[in-house]
Amino acid sequence: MDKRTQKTLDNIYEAFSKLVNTKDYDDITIQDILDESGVGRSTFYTHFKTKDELLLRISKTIFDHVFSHSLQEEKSHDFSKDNFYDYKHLVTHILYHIRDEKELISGVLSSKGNDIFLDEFRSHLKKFADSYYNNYPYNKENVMPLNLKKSTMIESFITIIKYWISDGFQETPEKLTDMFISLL
Amino acid sequence: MDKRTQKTLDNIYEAFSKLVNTKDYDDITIQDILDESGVGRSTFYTHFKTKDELLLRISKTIFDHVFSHSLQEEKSHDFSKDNFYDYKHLVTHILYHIRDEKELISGVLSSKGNDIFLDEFRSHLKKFADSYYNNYPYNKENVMPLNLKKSTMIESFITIIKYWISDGFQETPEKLTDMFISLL
DNA sequence: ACGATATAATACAAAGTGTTCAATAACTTT
DNA sequence: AAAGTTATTGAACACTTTGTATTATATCGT
Repeated sequence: MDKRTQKTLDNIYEAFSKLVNTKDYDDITIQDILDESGVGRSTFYTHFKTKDELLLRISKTIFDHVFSHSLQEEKSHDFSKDNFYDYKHLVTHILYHIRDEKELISGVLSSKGNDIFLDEFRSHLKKFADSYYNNYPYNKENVMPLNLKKSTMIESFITIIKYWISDGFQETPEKLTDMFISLL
Repeated sequence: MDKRTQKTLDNIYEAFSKLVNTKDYDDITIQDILDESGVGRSTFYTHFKTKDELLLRISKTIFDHVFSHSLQEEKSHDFSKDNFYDYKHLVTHILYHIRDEKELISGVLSSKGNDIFLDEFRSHLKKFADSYYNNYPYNKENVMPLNLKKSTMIESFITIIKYWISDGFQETPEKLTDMFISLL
């Protein structure tokens, strides 16, 4: 990639990260991003069609990192033979990655109008939910449909992350994992 | 209230309800609402400062209705003496009210940019969470903080409602209640 | 050093926002 | 039913933001 392009994108990402910690995503204008980043208007539009596209690209970048290790494990392991411990380990690993990106993630998750970010988060978490509930065969007599079980699992994880943020990341990833596991 | 004002507000609410079933809340402009409702621009601004204020007022109206019965029960009953059955009954009652308002609620909840609506929903649900966990004394050895327990309960309820919406309200309120109770 | 490419700066049309004001219509009260 | 009050309309306006286009300049890769 051209050094100039790389620099431009870095400036935009950094400006967005700063801005999202000072105001809601909804209230951030493209003009704000241009002013904060020092990037020209026409340059911004050569890279992104809309502000939403910017958030989507940032979200993908973040979660590709956060879930990178888990993707490797998914390929190298066969979950159907593994035990509960592997899931604990994976969750903890993800939490460490989330903490690495805490400035951006806490900014976006504390902000209104973050559906794009959350949907990207959910789509990554869905892989786990699928793996978990498909490998631990579902009791037919349970009142909850499988899809709802998975959704509840995903939303609970997100709820725990939001708690972590509101707590200022005081708890350890291991402790968070225990909380999450206790819900399953 | 002046009949003209009542008519204006009705027209605006109805227009909003239609619009939110055709596009995301974010994408609805005040101009759209004016066109759809036939209300003049200056009239709209005498009643609402912003589009967000409109959504907030609509949200409060809806949830005051949905939770109206539960508020009466809260006053007439002392939950600390009541048993589990009362909670089941209350949840079912709320679900019936939600189904009454399904057009607006499913429109908003399927839409992006609905944080205002969801926050109003959460604040009503929080009363239940408080009542439930305060009356069934919390086990000190549990790994989850009380606040997180309550948040998880609230988000799970919302997740179930969203499932209900995606399902086209096919399940009965009683069945939904059973699902919710099974999570507690 | 040279050609290719990314950026900056500026201008511009289009759409939406929020305010103001005078004329008109509808309501409430007596 | 008439008079006085209040709400709505419609138009005009300044302002902000968005998205596009164009030209000149600066930086990159080879």
